Amino acid sequence: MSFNSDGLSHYKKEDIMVTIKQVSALSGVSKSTVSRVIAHNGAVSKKSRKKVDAAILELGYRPNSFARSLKSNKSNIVGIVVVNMGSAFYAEVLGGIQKAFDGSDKHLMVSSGYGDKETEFETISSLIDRQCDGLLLFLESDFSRDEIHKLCNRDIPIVLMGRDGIPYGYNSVQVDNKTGGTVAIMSLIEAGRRKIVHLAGPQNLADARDRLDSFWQAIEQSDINKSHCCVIVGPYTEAFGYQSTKALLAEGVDFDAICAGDDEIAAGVYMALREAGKKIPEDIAVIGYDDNFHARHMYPPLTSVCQPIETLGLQAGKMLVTMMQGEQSANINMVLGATLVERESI
Amino acid sequence: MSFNSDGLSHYKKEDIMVTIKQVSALSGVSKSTVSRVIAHNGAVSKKSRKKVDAAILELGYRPNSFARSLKSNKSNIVGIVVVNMGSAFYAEVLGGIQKAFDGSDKHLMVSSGYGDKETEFETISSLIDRQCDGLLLFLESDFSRDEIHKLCNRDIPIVLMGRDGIPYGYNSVQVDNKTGGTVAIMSLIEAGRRKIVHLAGPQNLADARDRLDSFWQAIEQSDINKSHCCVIVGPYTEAFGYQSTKALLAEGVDFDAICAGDDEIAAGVYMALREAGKKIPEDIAVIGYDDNFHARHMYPPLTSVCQPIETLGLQAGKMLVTMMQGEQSANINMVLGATLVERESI
DNA sequence: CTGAAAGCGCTAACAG
DNA sequence: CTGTTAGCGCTTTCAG
Repeated sequence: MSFNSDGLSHYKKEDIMVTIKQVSALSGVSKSTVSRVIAHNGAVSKKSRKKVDAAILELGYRPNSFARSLKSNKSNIVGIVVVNMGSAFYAEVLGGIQKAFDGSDKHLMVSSGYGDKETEFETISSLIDRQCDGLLLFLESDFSRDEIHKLCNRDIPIVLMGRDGIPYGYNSVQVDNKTGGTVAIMSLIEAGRRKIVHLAGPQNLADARDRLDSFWQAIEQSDINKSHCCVIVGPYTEAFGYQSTKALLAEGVDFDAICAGDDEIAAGVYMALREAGKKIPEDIAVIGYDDNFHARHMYPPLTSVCQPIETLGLQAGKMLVTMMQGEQSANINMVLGATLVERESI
Repeated sequence: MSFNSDGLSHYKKEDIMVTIKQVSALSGVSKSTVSRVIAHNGAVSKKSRKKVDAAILELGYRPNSFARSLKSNKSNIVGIVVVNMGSAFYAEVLGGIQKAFDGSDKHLMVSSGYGDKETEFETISSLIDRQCDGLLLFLESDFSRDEIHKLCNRDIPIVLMGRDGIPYGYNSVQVDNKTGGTVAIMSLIEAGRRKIVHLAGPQNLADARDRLDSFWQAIEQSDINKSHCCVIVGPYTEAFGYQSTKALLAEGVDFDAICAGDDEIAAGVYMALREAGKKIPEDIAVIGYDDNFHARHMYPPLTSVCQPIETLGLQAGKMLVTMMQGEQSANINMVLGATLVERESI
């Protein structure tokens, strides 16, 4: 062991990695006995145990997880892929997931797939390479069962999470987008609005497509004149909400309600409406989607559709725990309902 | 290999784990040569390489990361501990961190310490057990240098992140809380407010303490009569903001500005003020902290102090990358300034 | 350029 | 109850 100039001990790997062998030597028993002690299995005499414990303490021994995993083929790692762990939405998902694993000895290895199929593919493979004991996937791309299966050449438990209604043939937890979308439009219709604009999210995203579907479906099942309604497609951003609303106003389009693809879009709508001197909901009713934190703090508070995001993560996590524990029973597809949170924008 | 009833192949571990040995057998070269091919080191004849590549492809071979790590003592895992990855704040931190590692072969192992010293300790240890190549820590507790050092019996690069001003003696990236707090109060004072209430965050948190310090300091350096100002301490929640403001109003306390500990508290303040018919900022000026997404969507838009959260994560990540690459040069303590985002609540 | 052999740290029969 | 032994899958000398 060498010491550097400031007197702090400066370790090199070889110096410090204390192994079972050293514990064995110091305690005067065999490696096997040490192993039995640390694994709490097999029978060990009190005397031996005591000696081993003392040696472990003295040396500060901690078992090497790689060696263990190499033998056992178990990593105690749960691999997680979300679209982007840096966003508030997926943070909530992760919050739910971690609740499911709190107190367990599993570690969470989290990656972002960025909604890019290649990246998602790459990420999943390397997670599998790491011998994850289970996988929790919130992907944007529509992976087919075969594709995932090909990736996954081991028999790893997988739970898919998602906002879309696609049954992957895997165990999954989803939030019900279709119904959520319907509920949103219906609340507008019930409030007597008849000229509704839908500011839809990007159509490469399944959830945005679903909501658009429900939009037209609800319109058709109502007494509304379809030609009085229209759809504009754009990104899930405040800017899109702002600009499209401004454009609508400038073009003199006649409408009495806006159904925003999400709360960010709705925030932009508010801005444009306020600038134009339009009153919410008197002149124009607005509804959002997601029930983000800011929805209730907008003025007037925004009516929105609440998705049980954290619950989604929690349930998916629990499902995976069950699968990892024992036999993978039935193929479960859990669907969580979205709920309307009525505030003052309608 | 057995097949189950639905015709899908049902793998067992033994069936599927393809090892270097099998590649060696199929390609007709030794394990060593295969190893050289996959590691791209050592000299291999074109012919051998070709055979090996073909075999790898055919078998779908992927090297076992544990066996590799066991040999190399390198995990390619970066361990991360934040207070709570389920919250929007830390999601942003993580977003920054992942940017720093995008495109590298490092994996991120993320855990939450929940601001609980024991949990944090536990989490860090198990991350170290996993032979992480580096550690990124955003802790709430005041770990001493010695404590972390004791934990870390290997010479692992560590970067500390934080909102407080404590120099840990480790490399770190922090946001400047003191100045941020001062900027907040100053803007109130400059706007002519003289009877200011500070709704401070929980005092077991260093950042809340720092901001409280700056509050009194700024007051003292101004011409304000200290006795016209007061402080209420509570959690970083909307409820706290709401209730304390209501209480203030009910008790008939005379004040013309509220400096909220964060934007959540400010949101509660808004509600109470609106209910009481008070106008913002005419009657009462309000300032928040964090510049959360909802700040600009409140009515009127909330003036707040913006912390470069994502940058914090990014810089910390970059710093760690540097440390992991080569010699750990100087001890760097990076401080990121907070900025005032002026809107209409003052 | 290639193969044989040793060993990373740990676990799990198998004899004692 | 305990020690010996044989690997887990990979890398890396060291001879050839």
